[in-house]
Amino acid sequence: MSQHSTAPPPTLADVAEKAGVSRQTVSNAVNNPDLLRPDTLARVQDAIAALGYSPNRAARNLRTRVSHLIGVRFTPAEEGTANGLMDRFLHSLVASSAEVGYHVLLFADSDTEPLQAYDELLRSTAVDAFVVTDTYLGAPQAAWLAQRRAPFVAFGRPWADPQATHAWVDVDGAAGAALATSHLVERGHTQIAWLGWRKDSFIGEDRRSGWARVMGEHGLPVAGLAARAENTVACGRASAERLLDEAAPTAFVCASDTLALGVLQMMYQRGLVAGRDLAVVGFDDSQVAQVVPPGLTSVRQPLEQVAVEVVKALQGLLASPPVVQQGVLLSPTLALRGSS
Amino acid sequence: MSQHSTAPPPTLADVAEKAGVSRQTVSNAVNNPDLLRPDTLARVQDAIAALGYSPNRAARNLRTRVSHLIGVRFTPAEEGTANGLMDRFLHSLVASSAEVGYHVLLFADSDTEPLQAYDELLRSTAVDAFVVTDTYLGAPQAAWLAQRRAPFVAFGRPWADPQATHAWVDVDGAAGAALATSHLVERGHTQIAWLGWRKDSFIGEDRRSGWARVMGEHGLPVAGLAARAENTVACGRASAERLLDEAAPTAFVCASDTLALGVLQMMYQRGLVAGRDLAVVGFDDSQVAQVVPPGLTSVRQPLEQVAVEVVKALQGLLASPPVVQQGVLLSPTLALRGSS
DNA sequence: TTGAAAGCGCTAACAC
DNA sequence: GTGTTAGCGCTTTCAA
Repeated sequence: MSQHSTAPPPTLADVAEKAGVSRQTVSNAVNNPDLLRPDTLARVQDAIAALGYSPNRAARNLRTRVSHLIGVRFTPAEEGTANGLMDRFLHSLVASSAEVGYHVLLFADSDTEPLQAYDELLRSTAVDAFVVTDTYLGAPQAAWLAQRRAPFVAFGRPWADPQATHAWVDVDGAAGAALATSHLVERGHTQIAWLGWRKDSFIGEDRRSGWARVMGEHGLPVAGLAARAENTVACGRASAERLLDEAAPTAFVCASDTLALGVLQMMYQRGLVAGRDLAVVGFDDSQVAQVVPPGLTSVRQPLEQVAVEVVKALQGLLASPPVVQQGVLLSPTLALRGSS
Repeated sequence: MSQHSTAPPPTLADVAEKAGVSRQTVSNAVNNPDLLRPDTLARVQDAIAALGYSPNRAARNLRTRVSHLIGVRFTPAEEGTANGLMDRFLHSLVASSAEVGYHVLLFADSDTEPLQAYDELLRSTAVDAFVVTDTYLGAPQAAWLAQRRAPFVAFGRPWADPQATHAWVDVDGAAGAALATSHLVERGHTQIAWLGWRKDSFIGEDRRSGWARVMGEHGLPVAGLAARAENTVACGRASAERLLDEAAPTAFVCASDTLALGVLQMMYQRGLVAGRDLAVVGFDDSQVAQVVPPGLTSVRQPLEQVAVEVVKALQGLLASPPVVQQGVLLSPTLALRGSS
């Protein structure tokens, strides 16, 4: 009960003494309970409970060469955008990995050399594996880690290198955009614009293809109805203005909630009302989509599932022998709100 | 260059052999470079660089009884609200703590016993300290950790127990609300409503006091101009409707961006325009505030500063002898946007 | 089924 | 300034 301020936590030896067994037996009680006779096991477990014993992580890590930590480079949501994926994903990841005895170690990358933080963590055996969340074009992490044969799972496909053999989990962006477009077609729209990202964004082009496919399937026009913009509200607004003036669409499908908010801002300026004068669908189901009046219909990524699959892949990677589970592609859903 | 898949990382002994010195000398080169002769130091550093040596964390932790990890219980932003503080704070914390050689370990609490995760981490010496972010009424973490004499710093004052002696960092909510109210007064408003939280929320009452004070200083009425609601958009909207109908304010100061969005939704329904028909100010400068048309003026917490102060306090706590830096109260700013 | 011995990689304490 | 010794708490042999 009354614990002194700096009393060191009990060790295996303390438990062993209290239970009247050897240290090894206590270790077995913790890691291989089946090996013990029931009565011995019970006695040891009582001692563990009485002392409040928990195995020292550092010692265990040193011995087993396993840290039970997975490293994640934490990139915060950009200010002024509607992007809040990381927050949701991280929570799911923390929860999923806790179930298999893992904790998440967060790190920032050094400004100078972006890969240095990964390297450092790896060489000091501080983490067992990484979860990589930036797989956009030009992000070097995945290739670099693969080359080092460091265990990692990517959230996002290896767009730039389809030959890559590492494990990844991703959400089908084309299917998401198709979902959004189909929804608008069902609502009776025929002039449906696409507001997407720059052409060199693989993710953006993937999502765009979903829009184009559904439009084609319904024999609807796409010429002049697509625009590309930087992923900022201001750029989204500018592009939306141009699209509206030049092609007079009645609905917008956007590659992100941020761009969709550009559309809403444009509409606000022109006195148009979302859901009445124009339909708008975003992508990512951010908090913004959920609360902005009158609610922004948005494609929702199943991040909880993503996290579960990531952890599953991680377990394979860390098993012996390692099992590289290749890509897993999950399907998004559509969160319907007032804007459509 | 070419590294075998499972080649174990180099150890102190490898470096020592390569540099032709003892292991202890390598250790000193890393931890107390001043003790070495310059030429020896250079030779050892060359060997370290050549081998790509990084001290094994587990071994170091075991020996020094320090993990260089700080534990944070990760609570994601609630869906359907505008709350995104955690994300921003966490990033700042990761960055600040990296500068002093610390990483952040994230954990979820077990559904059954909320304190169990803390206890486990503590007893296994997995973390050196905690950063606690829930200090609202009834949150038991701080008191529990204090009783265990576990090192921790709270983001948030010990509202329920002003006698508490632990280190904390907080943002002056009353000052924030005062800032918002003053701004509206300057804009010529005299009927300024307060939309806040339930009376048993210390934080809510603190913020409310800032509004009441400024109103009083200007001889403006407060009777009938204050409402309390749950922190949801729907409750905010309902309360805003009632306030508007009964007291006809021309401006709203809200205890959160979530409530402010309730006001915006109410206005949307009634065809009112923020910044023209009514002024609205939120609290927390969330992404939502930044992108919702026409921009929501909001009180911004200096989370980067908070993180810096938290880390400073943490360093004091972990120094020998420990130094408990008591409370630090920081001032928020006002992010001006179209809604006011 | 249980116990004894060895050692993971590192650093604190002391000797040289 | 540099080297030697010991041991942090644990788990993996191997023997009893």
